[in-house]
Parts: sequence; C-alpha cells; structure tokens
Amino acid sequence: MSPKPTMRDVARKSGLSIATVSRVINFPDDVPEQTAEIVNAAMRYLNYRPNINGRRLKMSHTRTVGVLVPTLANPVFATSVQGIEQEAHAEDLTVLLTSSNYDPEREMGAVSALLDNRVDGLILTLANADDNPVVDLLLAEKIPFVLLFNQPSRADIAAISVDNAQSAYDIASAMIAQGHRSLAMVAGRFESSDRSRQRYAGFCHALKDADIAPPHLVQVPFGETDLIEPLRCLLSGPDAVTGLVCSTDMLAIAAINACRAHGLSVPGDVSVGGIDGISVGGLITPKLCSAVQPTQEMGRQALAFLRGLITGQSNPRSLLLPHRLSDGESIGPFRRRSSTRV
Amino acid sequence: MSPKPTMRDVARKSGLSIATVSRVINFPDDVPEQTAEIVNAAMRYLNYRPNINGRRLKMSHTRTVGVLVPTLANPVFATSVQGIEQEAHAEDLTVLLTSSNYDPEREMGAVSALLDNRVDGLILTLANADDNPVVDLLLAEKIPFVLLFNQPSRADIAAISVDNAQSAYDIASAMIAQGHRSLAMVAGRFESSDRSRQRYAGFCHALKDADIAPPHLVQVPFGETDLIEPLRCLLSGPDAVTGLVCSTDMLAIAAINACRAHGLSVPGDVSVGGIDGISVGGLITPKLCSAVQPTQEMGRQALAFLRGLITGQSNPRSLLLPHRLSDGESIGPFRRRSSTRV
DNA sequence: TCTGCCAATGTAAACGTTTCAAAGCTTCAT
DNA sequence: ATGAAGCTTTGAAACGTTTACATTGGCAGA
Repeated sequence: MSPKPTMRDVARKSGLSIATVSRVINFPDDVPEQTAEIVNAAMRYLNYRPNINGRRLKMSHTRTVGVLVPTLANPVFATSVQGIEQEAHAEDLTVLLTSSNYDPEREMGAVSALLDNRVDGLILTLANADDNPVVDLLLAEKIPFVLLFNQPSRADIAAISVDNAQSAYDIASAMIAQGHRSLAMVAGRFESSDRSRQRYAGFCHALKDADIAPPHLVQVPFGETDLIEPLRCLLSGPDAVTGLVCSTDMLAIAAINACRAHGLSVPGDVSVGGIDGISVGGLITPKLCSAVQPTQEMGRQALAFLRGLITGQSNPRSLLLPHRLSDGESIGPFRRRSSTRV
Repeated sequence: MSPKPTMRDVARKSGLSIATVSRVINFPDDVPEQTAEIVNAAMRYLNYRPNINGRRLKMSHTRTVGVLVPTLANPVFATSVQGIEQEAHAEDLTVLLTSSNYDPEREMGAVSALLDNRVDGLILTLANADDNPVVDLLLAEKIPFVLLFNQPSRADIAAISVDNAQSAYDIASAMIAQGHRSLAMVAGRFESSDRSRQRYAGFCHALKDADIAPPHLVQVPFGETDLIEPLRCLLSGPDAVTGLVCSTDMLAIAAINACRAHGLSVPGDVSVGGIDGISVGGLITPKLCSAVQPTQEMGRQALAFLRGLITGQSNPRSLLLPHRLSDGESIGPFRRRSSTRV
C-alpha cells in the first residue's frame, strides 16, 4: 500500500488484465461500459494515478513542450509564456520552462536539457536567430520548434514575431512627424538580442528616409533599469536629443524615469517611445506610446503552431503579425528647450 | 540511425556492456579513465543523448519540480518564478510550470497533472491556503511542497511569505501618519486570494488602532486594470476618500491611473500605496510607495527549501520574511480637496 | 602451481506503461 | 452440429534505464 499503486495493482483488484485497464484509461469507448466501471472503481479504491513516465518511455511522444525565454522579469516574455501556458493547458500538454538570462552561452545548455527530457517540440526566444548552433542542432535532429519574437532571415524556420524593423521605423517616424530632428535609440545589447539590432536598423532607416543626420545609439545591458548615467550625455549639452526611441517598453519606462531625474519632462522636453506593448505601459503617466504586439496571443499562436509542426500538419514558416502604434502621450511635438540643466 | 541511439547502441559501438556505459554516465569516477574515454567517444560518435524518461521510470525520484502560480501576467509571480527557475537551474532540476488563473477550481486539476508527472515536489501559490483540498491531497500523499506568498494558519506547512497583514498595516499607517482619515482598500477578490483578505485585515487593524471610522473596501477581479468605474464612488462626493491602500502593486498602478482619469492628482489629492514591490513601481511617476517583498529571492528560497524537504534534511515550517516600505512619492500629506470634480 | 583477492566488466531483472497478435466466448446462419 | 463472425479480453514483448549480483582475469603470496 505504501508504494504507489500501478496498473498491475488495478488489474489484480478488478480481476481483469493489465491490458484492459490500459484500454479503459486510454480508449474508454473501446470497452464495455460495465467493464470500465469495474476498472474505474478499482482505480478510485486504490487511489491509482497513472505514471506518466512509464507511458512516456513506451510512447514515441511525450506530450511535453519546452520553452526557453531570456527572462521572466520582462513582462513581454512573461506574458507570452502565459499565453503558451494557457494554450498548453487547453491541449493538455506539459510545459517545461527554462530561461537563458539573455546569455547566448546558456541557450545551448538549456535546450540540451530540454531535449534530454524528450520534449515533443520547443518554443524559443533566442538572442540571435541567425547562425545559431541551437537552431542548427534542432534542424539536424529534426525536432519541431517555433521561434518567438525572433525574426530569422531564413524563411524555412518557424517563427512568430512582428516586423521589428518596421515597429521601430513607425515609432521613429511618429516622432519625426512631431518635428523631432535629434533622435537617439536606447537599445538592449545587440549580442543579447537580434530584435534589438533589427529595431535599430528600422530606426536608422526612418532617420535616413527623413534626411536626418547620423543617429545616436546607446546600448545598455539587459535587466538594467537605471538609465540616469547612460543617458546623461544624450540629454544634456547644446545638441541634446529630443526624442528617444527605446528598443523595449521596459527600457522606455526606465528612460522616462531617467529623463525625469535629469529634470526633463516627457513629452514636454523629450519624447519617448517604446516597442512591445506591455500592459503597464498603458497605465503610467504619461501613457507610453509604443509599437504594440499582441504578446499573449503570440504565445498562444506559437503553441498552436508548434502543435501543427509536431503532428506534421503544417510546415515551418515565418509569421509576421501586425503591430499597432498605441495612442500614448509620451510622444509630443518638438519644442526648443529653453535651458538644458543637468 | 534514424531512431535515436540508446545506451545499447553506445555499448555495442564501444564493445562494452550497457552497465559500463551507465557507470560512465553516472559514476565516471568508478571507471578507469581509459574505459571512460572509449565510451565517451562512442557517445559522441553516435550523438547519444540519455533518455531521461527511462531513468525516471527506474528511479524513485525524477529531479523535477512542479510550479503553480495564479498568473504570469502579474510581475510578482513572474519574478518569483524567475527566482525558482534560476535556483532550479543551479540544482540541475527541471521545472514544470502551470498557472491557475486565480481560479481555485483549476488548482486541483493543475496539481493533479503535476503529480501525474511524478514531480519530486511542488511550489504553489494558492488562492486559499487554509482548508484547501490541494493541500490535503499533498499532505495525504506525502509529497513535499512549499507554499509561496501564502501564509497558512497551520504552522506545520512549509510556506514562504511576508507578513501580509503587517504589510498592509504599515502602508495604511504611513498614510494615517500623513494625516489621512478617510481611507479605502482596493483589493483583489478574497475568494481568489487569501493574501488579499489578510491584507485587508491588516488594513482594518491599522484603522482601528487609529480610531478611524469603518473602512471602505472595493474588491475587483484579478487581472482587471481599469479601475475608473470601480473607484468613481470612492473618489467623488463630499466624503470622498483621500487614501487608497491597494492589495497589490498592479492594483496600485491601476488606481493611480484611475485617479488621474478622475482629474485627481497623486499624491496631491489622493495618496496611493501598494503591496508587493514590483520593479516598475520604482520607475513610474510618482514613484510607487509599496510594502516591498524580495520576490525573486523568495522564489529562490522556496526552491532551496523544497530541496531540503525532498532530501529529508528539513521539516515543513513557515518562513516569514521581512518586508520594507519603499520611499515612494505616491503617498503625501493630507490636503483638504478644494472641489471634487468627477 | 594453486589460492584468494580485487578491480573491471558483464548479466539480467526490474521500473510502469502500451500494443500487437491471438485466444475466448457468444451468437447465428447454415 | 458446425463454423464464421463478432465482440472482449489477455499474454507477452517492448520502451531505455539502473543496479544487485555474478563473472572474469590478473596478480601477489604461499
């Protein structure tokens, strides 16, 4: 009684064979109602709980998916995982979660651990989707996987994201439309995030299209929330910047905070825009103007898509979802700054 | 070649027995270096990857822990999971993640699914830690588990949290100290969160100690971020409230937003305080005054503690961690409001 | 040369499932 | 009676490990 009851125990208790018990569990309709009831009674009596590991060993699939995100500390990823989890729950799949802390080195280890668990497939947000050994490994081993937020250059890789460059282009353009001419991008380190690089490219493109001089760029380590020092130079001096495009909403919120600390008002003195569309952005003052992506929905779709790949019903391809600019208040018209105190 | 190589293949390739291969993998020191090298070479050659499910079936433990949180959409929980994940990574444990969406009904199903996976232990944030069938089940089945954020009344249950009542008491007292006499609590639904109820109790206690009249209470569903309507009554009229104690930081941020929408300034007209200490709270304007708990660290500790329970090195007990009041700006001195527009 | 010991390796039985082939048992038309 | 044709049910062989126990071979000591 102390050791957990097994199917064998249930079989013995109900006077039937182990095979019948198995069928009651997996194909209740293939078994006469009466038999099923006997078995179920025995299971209840014994407090039987199927050992999924026995099943997993025997079966070729595990009904398990692995998820790798850079961090859960950024609501973008947390929300996407929330979406993944919801859909997984609906599909009765188990989610194995790991995070890389934005460290490309850790990605391989994390994925390797997931593969040891024989996951049926993976949903990954990688530092860099191109020339990534993890992607090569997965391709070689033919393990279904979906990239989330990554926008790989190869078209035959499953990926769900928004158009990163365009998002940044749009936000930058919104500022330019308000008369801003001196802009900078605040971005997460490129080596930690290809999104960051792609967004910077879009930002540059917007500036070029508007014939604006060489863009500024500040790269900050991920997780950093204190931008007071990193932004000091940009925000002071004669040629101070009046618009900050941030590669993520978290950075944008931190940037607004830094502007305030420098005695500058947003959007009075400086306009700030973000990308991602995390929900707090809509609650703060000024309401954050952002290129919004449907984060949670993207998580859900990623899982649904992965399901398709696993069952062989669909083929890997890149999905670009539409983003939209939120009607925030953090971007305002250009105004010459009276005096730049810092 | 197409099917995944097994230990048997490695054994054949290296001309040794399956037992030796197993030893090389699990107890490299018990095997002559030379032999180990042969086996390792074979493994590399075949691209061998141990099947953890085979091991799990054989072994009594699975090196897997289950995690249940209400949602990842609230940074408190996301951050705690981040902490859990970090520590799990260090301990080489696999994390199975599920969420209940604040629905007590879903908790049992989620935990049941985790148990089917034969997790070695669980970390749970429950709607209600007392009289919870999930807790009873776990106790009966003698599965190690740690409650996180819950503060159960039984002392023999492992739990890591801050003193919820005291947190609310402290925030409320801070407002009272600033001269506020007309206070309300904005709380998540009690049936979804015992923290919410405990915090309300602390709030009431503070008011009673200060001889202040019956407290107001607004309960809102979890996940709700639009408090404009729910707060209309409280914020208008002759006996409008001047201080809002919110049961979570997310609610506090939403409350500040609602105040703004009603044309009230924070902390000029209304003071707002939160509980949790999520990191964005420190970035917004006004900086959120909150009873801060070390969320990520709590996650880490929860996993460490769980490890102790699993290995039998420690016994279940409740840990109350200290909270601290952040030096926010969202609480200011009481000021009679000139005209209450709404 | 034989004995005994030790280190290195091998054998084989689990672990709890799923599933295929085959066996029982009815029923029923011939 | 006989056998075909259903339905139910069963036996037994995997799945890939771990591990208690058995075997081997070499070598020191007698």
